[in-house]
Amino acid sequence: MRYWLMKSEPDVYGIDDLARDKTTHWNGVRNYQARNFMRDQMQLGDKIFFYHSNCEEPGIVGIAEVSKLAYPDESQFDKKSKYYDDKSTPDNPRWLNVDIRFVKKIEPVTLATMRDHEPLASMRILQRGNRLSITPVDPAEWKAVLALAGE
DNA sequence: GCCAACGTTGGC
DNA sequence: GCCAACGTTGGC
Repeated sequence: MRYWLMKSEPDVYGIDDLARDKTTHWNGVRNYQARNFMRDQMQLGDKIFFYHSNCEEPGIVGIAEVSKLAYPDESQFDKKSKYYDDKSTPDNPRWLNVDIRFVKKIEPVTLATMRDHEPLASMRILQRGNRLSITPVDPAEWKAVLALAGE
């Protein structure tokens, strides 16, 4: 089992939306590296840090898990969607998504807190210029963040 | 709203 | 295949 961090803008889809929906399609990923993580590495039950980005207080606010393996992202075929991709066909879909299931909210661990915490110095999310919306988290980092959240 | 960092596109 | 131009991300 692996650990991941997935970013979402709370104004678009936040942890409270997931808490309400219980499960959601993680669609709209249009970056090959992030897609490949879903396609090649994500397993059922993998644990996910749900991260709020582009907001007042960026940080990890909850936990989810992979509840369905990668499959074609329907929004790439929807001409009305902002995620529509005219180079993608149902026979040869370019973009995939997984489903994730809500596990719990946690006491937020803010980006500032993580930056101040030496054991997390190597986290992908903290690296300069990191923009990937899905990044692997190693087990030591996972435990360290949970400890900061009082879990 | 600014802007650094990065990914993608497309002309050559 | 190079690389300039452009668009996007996301912290501040």
